[in-house]
Amino acid sequence: MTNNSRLSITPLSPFNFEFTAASHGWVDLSPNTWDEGQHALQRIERLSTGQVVLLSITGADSIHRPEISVEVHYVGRLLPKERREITAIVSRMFRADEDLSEFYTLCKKRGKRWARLTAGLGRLLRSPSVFEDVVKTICTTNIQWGGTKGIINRLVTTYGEPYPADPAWRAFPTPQAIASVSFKAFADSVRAGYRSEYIHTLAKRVVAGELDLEALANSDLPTPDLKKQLLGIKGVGNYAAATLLMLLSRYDELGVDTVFREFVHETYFDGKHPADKEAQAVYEDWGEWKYLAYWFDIWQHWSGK
DNA sequence: GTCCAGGTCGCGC
DNA sequence: GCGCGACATGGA
Repeated sequence: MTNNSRLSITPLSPFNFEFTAASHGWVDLSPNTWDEGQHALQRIERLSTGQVVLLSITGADSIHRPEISVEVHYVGRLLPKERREITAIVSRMFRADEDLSEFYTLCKKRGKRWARLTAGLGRLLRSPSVFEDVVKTICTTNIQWGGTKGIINRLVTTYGEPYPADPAWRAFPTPQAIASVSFKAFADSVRAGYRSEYIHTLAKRVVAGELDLEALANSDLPTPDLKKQLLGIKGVGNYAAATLLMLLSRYDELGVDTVFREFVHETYFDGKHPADKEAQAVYEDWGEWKYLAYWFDIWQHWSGK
């Protein structure tokens, strides 16, 4: 028997809920799911009190008053501080407070296809915690997307806390849950290849207090210093660091990987393969907004929009 | 069976 | 600072 409670969040305008939900692959990674019928992003969340809830998140994109609605399903009661925590979680996931007006100004200057982004596109979905974003990012390196989904599924199924009303559904595992099992047991169950060690070590460092990942979310360090900290995480190299910087709202670094190289080569260099430096120069004009410019450049290319 | 994936590490120079 | 092989796992 579950109880329901509804929360409402007013994001900065302009805002586009469905586009943000589907802005990159994170919506497909457990415990996130997309309900096509309800147009809702759903996920199980373990709150810091230990309460495990089901969130069903929907949005209305009125230009004048956009709104994110969160239907919370839970067993027992929901404390006021738990409601506040959920509000903070969903705000972070959808970047409700992120001001992209500078980026939009640049888009308008470019005109044509870029101007379309100013209708609230540009927010890229992220996880409630930096820990979850780091683990997921590590699991996107040197692997195909299907492999990433498999690893994250096994991680959630094996170590996530069950939702009491339906124990088959689980939250993303806490660092504690991962750190408390032996490396061998962890590696055998998650089957993440050599990444298992990176994830297990990361969880142990977080639990030991050696690494305060969540502090990075509010850090005012310059991007190069923040990047250095990210590179200090085993399994995070240049590409993963740039992806994580994006997830920390720093867009001045491009994530150079095979997809980036291939896209820039095909789109901007006729025939010849540019060096990475030359390829990155394509987005130099975008300054602090390079990552978003690249991301929506390739998005428009893929989607034909 | 073989190759390699939205790379990264650790080494040697 | 740069080049290079090794790296687990599973899908193509």
